[in-house]
Order: sequence, then structure tokens, then C-alpha cells
Amino acid sequence: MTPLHEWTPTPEKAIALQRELAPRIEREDRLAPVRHIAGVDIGFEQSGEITRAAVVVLAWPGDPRVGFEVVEQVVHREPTRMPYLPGLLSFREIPAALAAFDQLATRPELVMVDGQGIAHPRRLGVASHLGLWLDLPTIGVAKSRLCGVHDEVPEARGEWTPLRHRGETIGAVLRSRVGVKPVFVSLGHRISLATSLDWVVQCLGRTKLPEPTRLADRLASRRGPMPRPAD
DNA sequence: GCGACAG
DNA sequence: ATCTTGTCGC
Repeated sequence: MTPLHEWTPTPEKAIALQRELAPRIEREDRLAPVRHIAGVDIGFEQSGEITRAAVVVLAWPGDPRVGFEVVEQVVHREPTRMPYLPGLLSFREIPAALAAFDQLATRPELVMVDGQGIAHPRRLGVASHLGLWLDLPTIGVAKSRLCGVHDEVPEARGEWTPLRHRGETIGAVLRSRVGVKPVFVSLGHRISLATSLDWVVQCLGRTKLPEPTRLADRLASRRGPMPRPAD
């Protein structure tokens, strides 16, 4: 059987594996009714020797007055296996992410990942790779661009413009918050771009990042909870 | 050949 | 990603 993932392949093997896996990505909706949404992010400690994977599971729908309910959260630490190489991020982050998912009691119906989905040179960013491995619908929400070109993004919250690469629309550049740099949304697996955008916007608080990714980001980088503004 | 380059 | 002080604004 073809491995969906190798622990520490050479860059050449990693690229070959990406080319083999990319055609397996499903770009249309195949989701179960969503009751839980997971957010995933990876952080590093001190000199980068230790990798920290964080997964946060939120109940859907949530109470808009208090934000989404955190059903479960897991942090997994392990030695870092690979350096960061543009385009090969998933091989560095996925092993830790999978270990964190293994500790989860809940099986989410939708996963948001900090990073690109198919908005990748070979259409297999970390969100797509993880979606294949987990066989779950995933969405990539990145804070910056890996590849592709786009027009200026309208200033209004919720507005977006297509991200294109080699004549293909690979994602969307979304104004998640007024006056802040936009986020890069792309489908990861088993979901369309339109539906991905819909979920990201629905999970938006007053911050740049949607709640699932924002909370996972905080956990992964060991920043404590932010004080909530008084009512 | 010269830049660009998720986290 | 991480390191790292102050500063601006609600």
C-alpha cells in the first residue's frame, strides 16, 4: 500500500509523494453534519528542537455571546524531525499533528488547519495532506501566501478575491478583519472553496483568524488565554 | 540566472 | 516558526 506519509523523507522523495497524493484530493463537498470543528496548529519551543502540536475541538453551533464552547483540547510535544522547507511543511508538522489527533476522544466532522490547502505549488499543502491522512474534510487558513497571485482585497470584512496559480483558482484571499492583512483560505480535502469560505467566515470572531485556528495557535505557542472584554 | 518562499 | 520592548487603542 502507498504510504500517505513518511516520517522523514528526503526532499526529492517528499516531492514525489506529493505528486502522487495530490490527485486524491477531493475538491467537492463530502461532509457529515457538522457538530464539532477542530483547529490545528504547530508551534516550536526555544531553539526549535521541540515541536508542539495543538488540537482544539469546538462545539457547533456555539453560543455567539460567549464564543464557541471548547469541547476538548490536546497538546503533543515531540522532538522536531525536519527543518522548514517551503513547500514541504507538511512533512515537518504532520507527525506531531497526528499524534495529537490520536489523543482525541472526539472525532470532528470538519478540521481547520493553520497553513495552505491546495494553494500549494503541487496542490498538496499541509491542510490537504492532513485531510487525506485523517480522511476528514479540511480547510487551510494561512496567514500569508505561499504561491499564486491576486488583486487587491476589498476593505470590507468578509470580502475576498480569488488566488490564482498557473491559470487555476487555488484559493481565496479573505478580509477577515477590517484594517488587517487578509488570510489565505483554500480547500484542504472533501470540501469546496465556496463552502470553505462559508465556514471560515462563520467561525470568525472579532479577530483575524477564525476561532478554531486562533485557539489552536494560542495553545501551540503556549500563550495563555486572552482576557475577554467585560460585558 | 534571479528572486520568492505556508510555518 | 521563534526572539523580543515598547507603543497605540478600546
